[in-house]
Amino acid sequence: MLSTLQEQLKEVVVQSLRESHKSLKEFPPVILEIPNDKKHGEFSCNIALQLAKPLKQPPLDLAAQLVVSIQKNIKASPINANVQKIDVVRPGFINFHLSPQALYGTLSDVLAQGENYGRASFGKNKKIQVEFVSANPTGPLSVAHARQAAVGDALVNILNFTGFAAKKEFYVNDEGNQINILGRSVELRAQELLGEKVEFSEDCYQGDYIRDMARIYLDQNKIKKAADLSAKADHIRQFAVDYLLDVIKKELDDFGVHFDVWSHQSKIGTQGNIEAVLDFLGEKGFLYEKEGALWFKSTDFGDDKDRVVEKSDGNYTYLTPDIVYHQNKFKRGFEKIINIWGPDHHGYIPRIKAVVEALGYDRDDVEVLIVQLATLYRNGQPISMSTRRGQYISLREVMTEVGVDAARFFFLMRRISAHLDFDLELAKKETPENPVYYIQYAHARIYSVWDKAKELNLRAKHADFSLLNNEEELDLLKKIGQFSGALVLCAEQLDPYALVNYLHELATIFHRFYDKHRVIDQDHALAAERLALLDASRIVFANGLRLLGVSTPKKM
RNA sequence: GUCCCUGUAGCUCAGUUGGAUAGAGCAUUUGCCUUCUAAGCAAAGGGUCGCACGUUCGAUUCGUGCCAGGGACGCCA
Repeated sequence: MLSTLQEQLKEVVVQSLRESHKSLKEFPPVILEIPNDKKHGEFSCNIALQLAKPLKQPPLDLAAQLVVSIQKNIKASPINANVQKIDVVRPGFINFHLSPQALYGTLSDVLAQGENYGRASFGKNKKIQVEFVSANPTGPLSVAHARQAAVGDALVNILNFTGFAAKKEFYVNDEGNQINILGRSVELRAQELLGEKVEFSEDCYQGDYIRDMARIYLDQNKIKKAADLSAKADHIRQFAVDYLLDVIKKELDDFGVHFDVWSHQSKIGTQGNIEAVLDFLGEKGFLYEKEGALWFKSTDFGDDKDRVVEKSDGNYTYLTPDIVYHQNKFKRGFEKIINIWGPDHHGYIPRIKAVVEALGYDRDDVEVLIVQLATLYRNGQPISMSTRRGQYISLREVMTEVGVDAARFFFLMRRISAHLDFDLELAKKETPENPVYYIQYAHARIYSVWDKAKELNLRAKHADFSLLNNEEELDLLKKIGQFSGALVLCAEQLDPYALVNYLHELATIFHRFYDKHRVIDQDHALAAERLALLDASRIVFANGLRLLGVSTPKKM
């Protein structure tokens, strides 16, 4: 693998540095980066530029001295065959050019590892909980939830592939004000259906699905008269929550997002648990009473104002059960908590960090990722959304209109901190404007060649690839070798979008190779090696797209 | 007013955590299918990296201050 070779080369540089500059007790970190221009080789090191000032020597001279020592050390090491040449270039870069042998090694690795190719131990089995979507069960999922779902799902997939032990969790807010309003909305619609004149206030949920639920409720319970609805409020509310939760689960399921754990506020934020955690905070002196309410001194932990936990009317605020929930997360043994929220919750971050610290945990062990909104466009016109008025595009609509693959891909295309413009018409197009197809097409092309090869009884080799030596083949091999690095970058950034970019670049390099060279060649020895290259490409496309939750069609 | 996100080609965006001549796609112009999928490839044009200072060998990247767009700031959830 290229990343291990990168590590080994780095060790050699460090060792050479120690030998050639014994006087130097400390030196800046040695970094081997991948240059953006391939004429600068596979890896580039800037250490000479960094040392120029402390050593008061021109960087070019320093680099030249260092290279002598590096070359000597490489000759004596097992990686000698993998390094073709080492250059010293203008300001003072040391560039490493790998030999084709180094790249053939990755090809054998990919073929041997198959669907496990790209796995890394980077995460060291750290237990991570990723909570995302967590929409109130008060209506179908919106497009905002859809992006969070796509991001959370892909992120956890990547984290697990790079060596973390990550779990997907959905927190169901099945209690509180919004849920009461939901119950009331359904109840009013039910009365209406039974011929009553009702005042349906602005606060109530306006969507048609409320009326549908009311109808189903009446049917299920065989209620014919408005009078029979009296004293049914709790029953109706529970029905509505259960019903909508099923809708949400089905939507997510169809979207390919499957949660490991569904937590319910009604089970975790019980009266007993809330009292216990408030007692705990009270004993620590983090609570006080003012104006008939109970306040949490979150300003002690960096928040800009204190927060009410128990209102003067005796009810708890939204924060209070959330305190219990976050304690619960840590009690379950997670070493890191990741919450994926919408931008409307960003003001909530200092509060929850304060909570975590007050509970005695490390505030840095909770990380909040704010996924910016996706603005939907149709023919260039933005579509505005409001849950309350029931005017919004749902996840369901996006899914049925553009398909799961395009939807998931589009939601992941931009880094999560950036606003996303999502044009439904563009995502629907089966043209080169649409980047999903560009990548899937590469995958499908491979299968097409594969079928042809089978007819001719040609098979891929598994070792010894000395015939792969033109520019396009070596570029493709190089890119394949960078797969694991791209995944680790995603894990570090806690954002899957770098994988999307990687796959797009891989597709570009693949298409270029495909266009210029024929795989099924008169020369069967060459064909066997190129088939191996194709198989390795297929594996990387498949592994990458699988992590993103995008399908890998064999025919298009 | 405080805080968060964003500002790179006509449009949508990359830029691998400070590197070398700032890159793709779309749109425009022009080539490439009797041979494995043209949903593809190749080429051309297109730039004050919002503005100004600062940090240093080097800044699109880091810091400060402005400018512009979007969003958040409840005893709502």
